Amino acid sequence: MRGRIPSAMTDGAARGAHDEEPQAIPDLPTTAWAVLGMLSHAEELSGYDLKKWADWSLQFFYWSPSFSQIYAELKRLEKHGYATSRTVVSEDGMRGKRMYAITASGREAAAHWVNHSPVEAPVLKHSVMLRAWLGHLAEPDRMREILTQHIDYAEKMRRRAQIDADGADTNPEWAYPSAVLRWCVRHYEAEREFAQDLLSDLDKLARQRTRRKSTKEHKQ
Amino acid sequence: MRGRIPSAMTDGAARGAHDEEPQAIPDLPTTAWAVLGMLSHAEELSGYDLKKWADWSLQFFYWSPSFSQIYAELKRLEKHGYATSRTVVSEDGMRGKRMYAITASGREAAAHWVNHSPVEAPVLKHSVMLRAWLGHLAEPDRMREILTQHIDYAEKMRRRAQIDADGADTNPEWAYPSAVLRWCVRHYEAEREFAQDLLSDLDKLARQRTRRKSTKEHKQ
DNA sequence: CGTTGCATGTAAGGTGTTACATGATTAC
DNA sequence: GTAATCATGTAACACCTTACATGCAACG
Repeated sequence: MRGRIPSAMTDGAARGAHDEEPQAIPDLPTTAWAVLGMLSHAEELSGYDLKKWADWSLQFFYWSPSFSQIYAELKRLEKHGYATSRTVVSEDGMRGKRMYAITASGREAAAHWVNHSPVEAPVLKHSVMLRAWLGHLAEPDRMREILTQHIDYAEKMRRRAQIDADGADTNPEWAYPSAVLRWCVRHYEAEREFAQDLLSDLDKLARQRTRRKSTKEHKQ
Repeated sequence: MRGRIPSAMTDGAARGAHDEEPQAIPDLPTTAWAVLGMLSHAEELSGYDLKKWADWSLQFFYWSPSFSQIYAELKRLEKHGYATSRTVVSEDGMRGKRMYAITASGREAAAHWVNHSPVEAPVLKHSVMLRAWLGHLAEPDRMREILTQHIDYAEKMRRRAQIDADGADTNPEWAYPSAVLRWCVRHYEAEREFAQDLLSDLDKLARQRTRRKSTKEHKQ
């Protein structure tokens, strides 16, 4: 374990000292706030750590940025004085690793974003539903396969979220993340259920079409 | 079945003429296929029409591209021979308007995309949940307000989807879109419900914190 | 006679991805 | 010894948005 560098020490000087209103909080992309938010939940993290963590938490309700994006955002956050970094060198060799920590002004900015920035509408890009919407162009078997795979995906996500939710909810410090994780569990559960019902709707539809077709052939 | 129209007719010049496998279907961004998909559901539409329609259908499960994006995609689709356009001039004046229609090869390409392109994982960018995940930084009242507004949003979307679902489901031609719309109705219903439950979770949490704080004060 | 809707597009710029480059460490 | 994981970054490019420019038509 690591000896708790005073990150607050460095960033007091950054702003105008006795300024009452910090005001000029730039509107960074939501991704930047997401990364800063992850930092606000931890002591110190590397870019690599952040990516891994994003993959198993953020991922469920907000997408996980790529490595390069995370490194870029970290640079930007540091430029704004919202994060500090220090290079950690292992005792033997000279392999370096950059650990980031949120600063006091970063915490303030993140809080400001949460409390005062306009809330963007949730973005849903559901390519499975898009394909279902174009069902008239699809081969029924393929459509069924797509939906079946989506059901598996939703179930996998639900299970992962469930594991994380179970792991987190003992510690009261994680109350908010774990409440959100429970939301995620239910979300993916619903996702699975709705996809299952859509699947049987489409099966019914296919049967009707087959019946109608065979009736027609009969008439002929 | 399959009248197997030589879509080659229109785009034969582009390809190697007597190529058996249509093969070279370029992987356009999903937005392009979404636009082409809308065209596949209609006779003829202008860019403006497409935007309006995207706002009340695609919007529910896939985001609605901006006007400029739609116009750009239409140009691209036409370049690939997937859509044709004609200029419509009103009899009196010379105000022009460009109407687009899907071609046979466009229909084929769209079908190919639905049936054979790898299905991207659904993208969810839920800024409300992100804020809740950062609840430790938020003012409780503001957090409550954000969730309440989200509940209203979800309810508004549910209602809109419901209206469209009711309108569509008579015509058997719209079976797939209307099945997806029913999915949307349930999705937004669940979204509202989960947000309501999260709201009361957080309220409970806040009450616990207040209690603990006052206990502490009592001890002092 | 001004606002809203119809209608199309360009230009600039931000957001974010993939592919690539590099190299050490750990595990089998 | 070679594969996977840790670890960081650059460069090129695709995607998509906003702001702007333009102009007619209809409604009040």
